[in-house]
Amino acid sequence: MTPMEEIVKVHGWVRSIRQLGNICFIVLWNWNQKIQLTIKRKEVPVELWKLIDELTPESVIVAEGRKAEKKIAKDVDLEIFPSQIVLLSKACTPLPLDPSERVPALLPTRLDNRPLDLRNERRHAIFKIYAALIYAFEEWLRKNGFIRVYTPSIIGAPSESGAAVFPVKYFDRTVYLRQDPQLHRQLTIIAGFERLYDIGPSWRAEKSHTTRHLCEYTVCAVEQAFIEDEIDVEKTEENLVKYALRKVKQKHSKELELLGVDIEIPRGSIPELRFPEIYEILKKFNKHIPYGESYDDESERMLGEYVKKEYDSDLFFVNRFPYKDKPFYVMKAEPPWARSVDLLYKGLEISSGGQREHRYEVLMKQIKEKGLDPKNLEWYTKFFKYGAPPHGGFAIGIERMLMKMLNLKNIREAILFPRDPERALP
RNA sequence: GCCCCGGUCGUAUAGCCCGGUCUAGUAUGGCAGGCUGUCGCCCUGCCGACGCGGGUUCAAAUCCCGCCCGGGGCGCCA
Repeated sequence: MTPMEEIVKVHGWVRSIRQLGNICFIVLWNWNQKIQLTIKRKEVPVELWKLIDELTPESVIVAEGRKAEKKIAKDVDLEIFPSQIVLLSKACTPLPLDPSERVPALLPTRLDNRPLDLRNERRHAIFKIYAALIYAFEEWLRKNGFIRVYTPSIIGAPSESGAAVFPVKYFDRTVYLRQDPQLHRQLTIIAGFERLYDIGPSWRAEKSHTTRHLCEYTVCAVEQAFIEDEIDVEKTEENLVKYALRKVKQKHSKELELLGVDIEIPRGSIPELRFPEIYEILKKFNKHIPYGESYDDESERMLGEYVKKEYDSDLFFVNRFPYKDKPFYVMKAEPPWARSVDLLYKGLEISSGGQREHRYEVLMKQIKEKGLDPKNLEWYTKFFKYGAPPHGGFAIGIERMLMKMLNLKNIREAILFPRDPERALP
C-alpha cells in the first residue's frame, strides 16, 4: 500500500451484483451515496470471494477497503476494492418489488411494500424536500415572531364544520380526532400568544377516492392576533410560502433536478381573486356558477389556468367565499361573503383560512344561524367573553403543497405511509 | 354517499371484445452453470400466474351471476 491509498469503510444495501467469472462488481446504495465494490478473485481472501455467493439484492452489508484512485465505474460516487465484507442482514428472494425501478411496480404494490419502495433516491428526494419545506416554514415563522405550540389531537366534541371526524374510544366515552387544529389555535390566541403556529396531523373520515385526499395528513397552521383584516393574514402566508419555496429551490437543486422539477416563485405579490368577480372569470371558460354559490373542483383548475396566463403565477389567493358554505367561526364581510381565504397552487387548494370572528355576540349569532347547538360549543365560545383580540390565520396542507410543488400525480407519493379509506397498513 | 373501471408468474404486462390451436406468450426476476472492468453486462438451461364461489357450454383466463380485494371520478375538503 502506498501512502496515497486511502482505506474507507462503507455500508449500504446491495443494489446489484454483477459477477463476470473472476471479477465481481457490487453496487451498494445508501441515502447519500452509491458505491461500487470491485472484487478480483485472485486479489482477495477465499472467504470474501465465497461470501459473494451469499449476497442477495437488498442485503445490508458493510465493506472496508482501498479507495480507487481513478474510478472506472460509472454513475457511482465511490469505487473501492474491499478487503473485507460483512453481511449484516441477508435479504430474502424474490423481492416483492424492485427498488431500483427497473421493473416499475404499480402504486398499490408499492404502498403495500412501502419500506422497500422508498429505498430509492427519487423517493428519498421527495422526503428530503418535505423536511426542508417544514424547516423553511419554521425558520420564517420564528424569524417573524411566531411561537410553536402543540394543541390537542383529541377533541371531546365533534364541532366545527361538521366534516366527518374519526371517533375514538376514550375510557368510557367517545371522543374525536381533530380535523383541524383550528379551535385550539384560537383559544391559544385568547390566552395571549399573539403569533403562533402548530405543525401536526389532522384527520378526515371522508371516503374520498381521489389522488388528492388522505385520511391523515399534516398541516402547518398559523394564527395571529391584532390584525386589521384578512389581508394581514394573506401577507403572512404569502411571505411564508414564498420564503419556503425559495429555500427549497436553493438548498435542494440536486433533488429537484432528480425529480425533473423547476419551482417557479411569483416575482411580485401573489395575485388575489375575489368573489363575485370569480363568476365572471369562470364564464370565460364557459363555466356558469350561480351567484352566491361556491365553485367546484373543475373551477379551481380553470382559475389556475387563468392566473397562470394573466399573472404568470402558480399561486393565487381566493377571497370572499360565500359565507353560507363556511364554518360558523369565520368573519363575515359584506353579505353574502366571508373574510375567508384559500390559497391555490397549480389549480389545487393547498390552504384555507382568513379572519375569524372574535366578537362573542356575533359568534353566538352565527352559531345559531348555522343551526348548531350553542351548548356543544360552549367549551370554546365562553372564552370569547373574556377578551378576544381580532385574529386570523390559515392551515397549509403539507402533502398537498408538496404534491403540487413536485408535480406528483398522487398525494400518496407525498407521504411516507398514506392513510386512505382503504389503507391503514403498513 | 353516488358513479365508472380493474384483478393473469415475485414485479410489469400479452391473451379476454370474437370460448377450442393456452400444455397461457413476453420482459424483468429467482435458481443452476459459463465468462477478469461490468455498469439496465452478456450467454445457456431451468422455475414461476388466470382473486374466490357458482352458472352456461362438448369445451371457460375468455361469456353470465354473486362475493372479496384494488384503482379512479364526483361530492366535501388540506
